[in-house]
Amino acid sequence: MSTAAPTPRSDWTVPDKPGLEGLEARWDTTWEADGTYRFDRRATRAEVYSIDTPPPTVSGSLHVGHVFSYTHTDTIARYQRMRGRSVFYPMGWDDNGLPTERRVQNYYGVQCDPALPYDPALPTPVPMEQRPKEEQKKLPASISRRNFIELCNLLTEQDEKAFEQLFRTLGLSVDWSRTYATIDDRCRRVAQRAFLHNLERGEAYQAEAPVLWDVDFRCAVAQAELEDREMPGAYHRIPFMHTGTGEPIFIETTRPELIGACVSLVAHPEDARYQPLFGTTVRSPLFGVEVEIRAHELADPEKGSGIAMICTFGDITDVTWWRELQLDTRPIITVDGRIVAETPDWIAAAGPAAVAAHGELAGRTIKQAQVRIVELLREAGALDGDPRPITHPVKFYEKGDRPLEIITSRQWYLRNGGRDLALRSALLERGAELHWHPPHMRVRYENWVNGLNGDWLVSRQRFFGVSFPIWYPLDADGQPRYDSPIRADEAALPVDPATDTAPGFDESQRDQPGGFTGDPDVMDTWATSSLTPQIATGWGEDPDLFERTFPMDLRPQAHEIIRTWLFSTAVRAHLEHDSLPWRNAGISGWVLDPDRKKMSKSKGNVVTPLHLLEQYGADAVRYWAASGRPGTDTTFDEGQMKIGRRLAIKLLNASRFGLGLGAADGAAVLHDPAVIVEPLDRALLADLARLVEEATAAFDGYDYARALERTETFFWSFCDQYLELVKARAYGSRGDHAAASAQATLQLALSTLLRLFAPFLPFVTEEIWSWWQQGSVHTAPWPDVTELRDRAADGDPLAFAMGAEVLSAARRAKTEAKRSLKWPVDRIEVTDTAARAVALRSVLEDVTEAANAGSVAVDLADEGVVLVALAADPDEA
RNA sequence: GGGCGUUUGGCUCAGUUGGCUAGAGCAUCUCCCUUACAAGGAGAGGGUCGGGGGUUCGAGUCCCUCAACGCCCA
Repeated sequence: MSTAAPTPRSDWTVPDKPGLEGLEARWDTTWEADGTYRFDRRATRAEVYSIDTPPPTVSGSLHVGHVFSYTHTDTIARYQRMRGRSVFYPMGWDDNGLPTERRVQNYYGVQCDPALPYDPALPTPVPMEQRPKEEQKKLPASISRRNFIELCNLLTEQDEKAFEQLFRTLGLSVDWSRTYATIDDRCRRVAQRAFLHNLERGEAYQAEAPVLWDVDFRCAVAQAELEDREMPGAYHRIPFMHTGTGEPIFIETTRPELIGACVSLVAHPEDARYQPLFGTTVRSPLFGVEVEIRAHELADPEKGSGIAMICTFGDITDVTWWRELQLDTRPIITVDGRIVAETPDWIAAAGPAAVAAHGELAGRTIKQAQVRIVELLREAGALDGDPRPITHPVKFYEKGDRPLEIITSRQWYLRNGGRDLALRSALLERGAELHWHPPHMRVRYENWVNGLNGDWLVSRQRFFGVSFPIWYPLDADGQPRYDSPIRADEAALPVDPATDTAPGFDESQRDQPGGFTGDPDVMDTWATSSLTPQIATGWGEDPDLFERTFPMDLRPQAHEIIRTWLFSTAVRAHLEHDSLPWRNAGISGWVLDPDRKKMSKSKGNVVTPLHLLEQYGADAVRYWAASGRPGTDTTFDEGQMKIGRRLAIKLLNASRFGLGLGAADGAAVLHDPAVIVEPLDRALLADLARLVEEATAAFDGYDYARALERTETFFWSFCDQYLELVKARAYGSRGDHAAASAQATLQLALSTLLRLFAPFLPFVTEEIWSWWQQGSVHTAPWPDVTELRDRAADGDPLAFAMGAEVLSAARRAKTEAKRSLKWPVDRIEVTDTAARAVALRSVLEDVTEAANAGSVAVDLADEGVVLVALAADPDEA
């Protein structure tokens, strides 16, 4: 879609009373019909500008934050399109994952039970909000996994329609024919294919290992999904009896309920208090289990008594100790966050007292178990003093309600540099290779990569997600053989191992001894989202498209997901393509409420954009959004939208004036720019050329906000100063040639300004463009500095500035005298330095007319002074 | 505790490599129905540039330090 020079229409119509109402719907329809934003895939890679749009989560509603950041990207897209690039700008929807599951559960009052068979005849449930009250209280209906997924698909489809409509109203120049959804077949295929490649190359692996576990979701959680929360807790001082001396060794713990899981005590190797005890043993209170005292430098002598109990597992330090000291695994917490019901071997072996102690706790939740064990310890005299309350950071799943536990389970991992220094430094180099806007955002990436402490856990125990394309053979006892997974054939993707049969087996062998079983897990949503560049560009499906669009030019996104989305995408592209997924990362800030708090659903301070678009118009809302600088948090401010709306109206009116001049019958005429000879006109064009230069440089540096600000400032001065100075001449006060020069300048200036504003105010600029030009302003070429400089010729910006200054002085005099602006001026006397005087003299006639002055005299002096003598009576002049 | 960012008139923000008197819009006040625009226009008042110290002929801008706020990480 290369740009062609603007081509004026032969029938030129300027409306009498132009307005903003209804522009969004009208132009969206036209753009869609004309394919204005359709990607032209004939373009070569060098001619393409490809954008890896963030797929918004559709399980909610759009808020102003979306409007904000998507507008930033759209201004870049529109600029690049006008620069002649074929813009590849697809939209995606992120419908895969937990948020959708929750929304479907609540919306339809259902829950997924994977044990149930699929019911093809299951009617779509009546949404909860349409049900009678007493029905709403009923327990959720259990439905099969496949039925559940069908409901997820149904609801997300509705949500996606609403999102698309809003984005269209906002004027995003997306190619809507290329939309994807992260759960659709294409995305599932790409995610599964990439996974198989990772597996092939040894980058994906399975391990039975301790993982952070949410006991409510019964699901593993990755490092990127963690958050620390400050929680109350208490140190319990508890004696372990030394087997040699019989002396008590006191430990302090916040988790006494885990004493049964204790495998060792640990102190710092340099800690003189405990050095003599290393290698000796103690017995745990209540249980009497014998454990060894070990040394490790992670034990903090300053913390508590300086010696800690290691339980497998109480926290992530326990995991480190367990691994490095090669300790036994003694799990006592179940996947649903309770103390195991059966007595573990090592407790049974410690005798009847240990079994009895465990019996007191078995089956209790962690909280209940803690209360009970404190009672037991107290009764046994094994609690020294009262628990000492503290506040400490506790790890939570970011969407979870209870502290994470650590459970040993079989999971899939993907290498991400967390365990591998060579990969880590390669990924750091990728971060340095990427162009960040603004540049300081790179530091966040580096901090994250340097802080990784394990590979990426990619399996999730959920339903609505992309399955692993993996089955396991079952041995004669019906136990899965995890060491020999059966991989799906790439050509068969996407597969669902829960319903598709493993290659080489018959469906009747499912879950039978000697048969096969499907991997029950789904991938982390980020495992799909990290492939949006591959999904969008047709990796593995459309080699020609892939060739023309990958690596992509721009990844726009917010700063808080650099650690998740940006990083994981960089990992996948590095592993699969040995390249960056994109050249530039444009990082948007947040929208803050007037109290400078982040707008978020949980805070309840979210503003929905629809009414804003209706009230102020899309251009005005975009104006506010585009005023937010790259990477900078921006306050939600309806005042800015009012200003944006006023700017749009001003453009209509100024254009009506500038384009409506000409023939007496109202039909305007296009002038050859060669007729531009008046010094004021040339001065304006010289100024305009500078503006174009600045706006272009700003856009090339991804600083859309600066481009807008400069253009806006110029435009107001154009309206307030130039239009006023030139008005009389443009109407013909000094003859046809002088008028033609003015009219030609107005046309060229407006053509330029409309194009400079087009990325920000796509609707109003398109509307005005349509009055007098063929085709869309959005596929017109970006203004050309060289052409403007040619037309400006000897034009001196100082001449325009001097004219504006003297006109201003005349206005000031009239306003201070409380006269109207058309009040006549007898005489203006200006003194100034030589260069400024020369510049002013060149535009003297325009100034005299605009000020309605009898005469303007210019004399030389060291200092600039403007004296304005108003007429005593309006009829006098 | 570490890293990054922010702090400029009542409000929202510009201020690119240090350089005339620190800018704009909103809000406030005054005036003006003017043949592009009264959902407009013209003008005015208002700031010790977060505090302190330093470099320099000169600092909103560079350095040090402190504080508040935000984000990321431990």
